[in-house]
Amino acid sequence: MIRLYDTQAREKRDFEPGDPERVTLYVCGPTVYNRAHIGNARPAVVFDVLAGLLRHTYGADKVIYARNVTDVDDKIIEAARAEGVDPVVVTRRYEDFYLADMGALGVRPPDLAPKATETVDEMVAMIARLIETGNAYEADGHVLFNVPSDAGYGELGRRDREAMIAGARVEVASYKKDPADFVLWKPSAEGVIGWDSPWGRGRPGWHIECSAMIERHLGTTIDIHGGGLDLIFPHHENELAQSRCAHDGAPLARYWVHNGFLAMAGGEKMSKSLGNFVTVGELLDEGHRGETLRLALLSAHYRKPLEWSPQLVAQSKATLDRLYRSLLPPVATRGEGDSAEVAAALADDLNTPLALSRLAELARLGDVEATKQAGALLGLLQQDPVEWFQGSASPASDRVDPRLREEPGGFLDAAEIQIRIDRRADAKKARDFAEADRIRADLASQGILLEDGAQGTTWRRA
RNA sequence: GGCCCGAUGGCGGAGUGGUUACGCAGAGGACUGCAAAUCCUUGCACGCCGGUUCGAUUCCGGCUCGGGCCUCCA
Repeated sequence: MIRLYDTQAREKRDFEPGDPERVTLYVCGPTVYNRAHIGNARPAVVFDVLAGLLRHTYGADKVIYARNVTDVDDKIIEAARAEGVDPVVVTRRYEDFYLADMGALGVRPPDLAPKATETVDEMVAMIARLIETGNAYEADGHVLFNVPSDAGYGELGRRDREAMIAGARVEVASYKKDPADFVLWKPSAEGVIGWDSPWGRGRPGWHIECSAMIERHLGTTIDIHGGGLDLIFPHHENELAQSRCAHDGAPLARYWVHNGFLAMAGGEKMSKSLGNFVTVGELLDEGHRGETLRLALLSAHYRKPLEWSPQLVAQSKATLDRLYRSLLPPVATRGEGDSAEVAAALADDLNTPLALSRLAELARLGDVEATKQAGALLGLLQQDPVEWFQGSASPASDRVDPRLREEPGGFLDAAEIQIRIDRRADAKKARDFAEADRIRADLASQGILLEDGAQGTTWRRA
């Protein structure tokens, strides 16, 4: 039995899908106008683990995981104008980057990756329905959702209307009937991306996109809706209201799951607007493996804040070294473990720190099979251990400028390393330890660490 | 101002009404030409003040500090 903390209920609940033969998960994906920072990667990794757990529990072919791509948005329009290119140039580029970055973190592509621009017909239809049912109105070229017509509005974010109005920090547009009303459709000026609609040429508001994509691809009521904490209000609150009103009161999701934030050193939230972020691409280019970053992201419980730091990355690398070493022959088997313990930890509201603790225990026991199985549940330990220790940097290394590798102190190839090891072995045999140590130190300075074992000397990259 | 969340050892981070996390780093030992790796051993903890209780890090209240949302944001 999987248990999940449901934001709406404010407590952990037993997870019961509407149909165990068709378990549906929807997560708000990226708005593709720039590179993803490591904070953006947290939900991608967290929900990748959740999707994996669902597949493990209900069967790989019983789960449908959709993560949308928001490819029409004012930020995109701005970015495209700044570059003097069509928006699609911007969105395609950053969607590719996003998939590559997430792929490097071991995030499997979702089953569905719907695009907003391919779902405009459904959005228009949904908006028309909302107007018909009296939940939305046209004003000044815009279509607005009429918040007072939805009695349940505010339930997800736990805030009442008075508070919302009192706390409003933005001037209310004059054409709104109610200050809380939000845009479903807005007009597009000449030369700005837009679609024809009953309300003139325009483009959808942000919130309606997800509602329409969910309706089209997953249905009226999905099992789990996920995203970052900051989306609870207003994005998810608004999605919920629109869909509920468009679907005769049917709830949008049975469970709402939200991940906590990544903070930069100092504790402040990592965000694009504050400018205090580090991108996944930058971290990979620094030589960190995607798997290291993934482990770092999973080291804290998904709902807790996580402070990103070089120490966290270093710790994660050291932990992975240790785990991978347990898979490297010769394996000293001390006992048998059971990867089900790890699955059980994940089933308890995705308790990845506990799962990691149990994974470490399996590695300590030297149960290679159980360790690998448990690692698979977390999306870790799936590469060849020799490759982990001797492989060349990250899976994204093909994006690193190849000239860097020609630099002194860059990458020695395995054959060259072996020549040095043989030379050192000769020196050792001649009891010329000074020479042997010199060779070892020289390799170390190039990031190659030697280990003398019973079967001879092995090497690994630092 | 309103609403919400968090506070655990040097660091990361679970969990629990009374014994244990676990990982990283550190210390000692074994092993090694010396290292590294590995193995063994090991120290260090539950923000503050009250309350409930035989007993609280764990439950309740207050406080302090930190963070988030209320505006685009994972």
